[in-house]
Amino acid sequence: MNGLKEKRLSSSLEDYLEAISYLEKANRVARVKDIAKLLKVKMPSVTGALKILKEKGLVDHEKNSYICLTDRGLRIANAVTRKHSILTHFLENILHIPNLKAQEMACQMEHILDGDALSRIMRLIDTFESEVIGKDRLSSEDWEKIVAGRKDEDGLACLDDLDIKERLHLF
Amino acid sequence: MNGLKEKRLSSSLEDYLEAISYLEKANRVARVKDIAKLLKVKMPSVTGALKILKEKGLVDHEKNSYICLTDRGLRIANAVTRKHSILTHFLENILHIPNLKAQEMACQMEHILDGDALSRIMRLIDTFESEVIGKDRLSSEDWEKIVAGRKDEDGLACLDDLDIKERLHLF
DNA sequence: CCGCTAAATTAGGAAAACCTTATAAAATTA
DNA sequence: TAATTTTATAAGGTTTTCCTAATTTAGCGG
Repeated sequence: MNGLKEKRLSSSLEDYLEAISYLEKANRVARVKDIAKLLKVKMPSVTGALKILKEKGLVDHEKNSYICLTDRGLRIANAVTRKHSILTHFLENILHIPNLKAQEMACQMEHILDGDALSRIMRLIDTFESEVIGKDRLSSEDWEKIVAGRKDEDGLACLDDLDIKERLHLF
Repeated sequence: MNGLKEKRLSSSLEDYLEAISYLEKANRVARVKDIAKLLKVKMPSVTGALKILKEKGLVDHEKNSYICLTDRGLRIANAVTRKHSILTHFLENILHIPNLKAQEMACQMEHILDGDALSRIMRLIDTFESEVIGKDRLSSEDWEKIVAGRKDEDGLACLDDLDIKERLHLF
């Protein structure tokens, strides 16, 4: 009845846990104001979220005092952070998407992909890095050009989007 | 003032466009009831969404009549469908995530990643497929085992999650 | 042509996740 | 210690997206 054994946490609640965990590590303590600034939300929104997280047994929070993650809260926060890191690495260092956009996308994707999917992405990163780039096959620079979709000297697209339909059996 | 030049469509409105486009192709026409069944919502939700999409100039819809995408609506629907297809291919055929889960994840990710990111993923797929699997480097079967994280004969994890922290400079 | 069924709509409302405004409590400083 | 500033909470409102229940419309069989 109390939200203790709710299955899935909403994206925004996961974000709050992640932010608290980050602030605890960075600042020693997490305060409402800092969480609000980090998540670009107003303080009353933080207060509301903390109430729910407390009901679910994920944070300890006495009124007007510092905010602590419980063990369960920390475990969830770490899982989300792990996802975030792997996704950021994938988007920035493999797909070469610029940092800001990569961060935004990672922030959202981390709530969608489960632990297994992230492990798989990590193994893809590993394999791709060891088998494709930085070896004799393809230099980092070549890969960066390819993934960015730069045209070759003739102005012809190397691998363009125009032929997705056939390649992926679309429509 | 009228929603005509709103920048970003919400996820759910994109889903409605995608569903209408799909039904037009599959059934010749899209009806409220079928959209509702496809998206697993009730009919009044569809009616409400159609009103908004009509205001935005993305569908044509006379009361109690068939639903048509406008040119702009179709263009958006096609873009979303393209994202969906590429993501599904990536999740299923590269990461080897089982179909159902892959579909679910693709449905959500398609609203997060922009066209550029998807093009980059497509180029990654191409490069990975041509440089890594199906060539002399790694057989499809080997890759499938690796990405699934199966342990080797000694019971040792090949590429485990335990060392993410160092590898991605976490925490 | 008339009533019946299926499809669509309207009306009203609930939950999530924010917001603004205003108040209360704590900490700092004069 | 009193006054001021900072921090947190409470109360009430907005938006999005869905719901249920009730009503209206359209097409069909007798």
